[in-house]
Amino acid sequence: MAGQDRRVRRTKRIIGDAFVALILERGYDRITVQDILDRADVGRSTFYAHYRDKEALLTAAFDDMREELRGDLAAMTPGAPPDRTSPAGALFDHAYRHRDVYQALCGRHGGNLVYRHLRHLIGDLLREHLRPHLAAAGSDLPVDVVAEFYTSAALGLLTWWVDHDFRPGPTQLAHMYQRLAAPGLLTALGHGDIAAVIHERTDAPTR
Amino acid sequence: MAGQDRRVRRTKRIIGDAFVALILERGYDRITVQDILDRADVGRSTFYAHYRDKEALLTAAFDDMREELRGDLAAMTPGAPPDRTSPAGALFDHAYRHRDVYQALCGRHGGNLVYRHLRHLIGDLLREHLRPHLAAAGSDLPVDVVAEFYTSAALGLLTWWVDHDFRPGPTQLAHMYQRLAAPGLLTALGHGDIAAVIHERTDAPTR
DNA sequence: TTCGTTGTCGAACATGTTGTTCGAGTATGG
DNA sequence: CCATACTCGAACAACATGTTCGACAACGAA
Repeated sequence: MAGQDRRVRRTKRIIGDAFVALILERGYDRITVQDILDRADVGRSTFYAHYRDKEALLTAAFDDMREELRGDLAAMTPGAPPDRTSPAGALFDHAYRHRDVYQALCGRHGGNLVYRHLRHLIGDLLREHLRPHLAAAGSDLPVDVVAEFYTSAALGLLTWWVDHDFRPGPTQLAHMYQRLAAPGLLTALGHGDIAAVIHERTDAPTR
Repeated sequence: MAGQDRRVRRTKRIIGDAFVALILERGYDRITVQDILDRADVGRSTFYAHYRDKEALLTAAFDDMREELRGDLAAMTPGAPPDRTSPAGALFDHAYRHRDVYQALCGRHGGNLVYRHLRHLIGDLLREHLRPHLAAAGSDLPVDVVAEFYTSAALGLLTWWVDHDFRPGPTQLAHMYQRLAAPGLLTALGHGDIAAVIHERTDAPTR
């Protein structure tokens, strides 16, 4: 199923590589299908035998990884401890594992399609993750707003990080996110013991 | 300077209106210059007499407002009280004042160019706004990270808000942003009196 | 190895978009 | 009223897109 004809694998790999390389050079918007064909040295009809258009290629390039990410995120939900804020940590790890593709797709040069995909993915998960806690706390903050806030913050940090060559490391980045996000979130949830959570994480290395 | 020939004003207005309307209908990416021409009922050469291409039109559509926003933001910096987190309030007010254009340019259907413009604008301002405070507090958090976090959060809330027809109102939204942002920010700045700031704002209406 | 299947190639094609040019006409503002 | 400056519309070359087709080569199963 995954590995069909060897030629197909080869072609898709070549096209995908050329695609990522071209995005890093010129940005997604400034690439034509023709450019990809030239770079990959692949026949025109061959491309359209595999992808409907440029956008489909973009989606395909991200699809496998997205599934993997979805898995990572789903696996961490059940426990749902309110002190561990974030699918953000999982997101950062995932990005770090696929640095090259993230750099092309989520960085300065990528289109906004991938960004929207991620936003949906993280946003939906975080919303459902937060809903019971907010309800229990009797908060008057709409869960949509809270989810949107932390999703955007995480994705913003992600793109900043991608554009800065993934330094500091994923663990440090997750720590920083945690430190900035936790106080507000715990406040919204009506917890009083903010200081504890903050100091629990403040001792971690940051650079 | 601003108001030249009456015909020019008329043409630009018609083109701009058609542009905004079409974005709301189909989204920025799915519009061609030809579509704009047809909708506006304007000659092809006339369009290119005023705009280099579609992207230039997008920029132009946002330019005046952006200057206004820049002014609003610059006007609020000097005081720089660390308890008032945000250029975010000014941003929300500005968006509310120009609802129609924001809906086309910053909403679901807009391109990501406007988003980047805003991100730069807010991000730069917030970074310089925060730098001295973070330095004074001796924080180990990079100012870039902190600025990115709150800029993205604000813009995320903005786009969510735009796509939800600007409800709740700008003041309520600013309150919510404040409540989510202030605790983490004050913690990062080493302030201990978080509870005070939170309760100062919690009594405000949210719906 | 053989052989049917399947992917690739390359050229050609219709279609649509882009940005430019030009001459003729018309509204504008001084 | 008149010179200026804008608009129009058509035509144009350049390029991108997505499809089609026949010829050929690589694949993998027997």
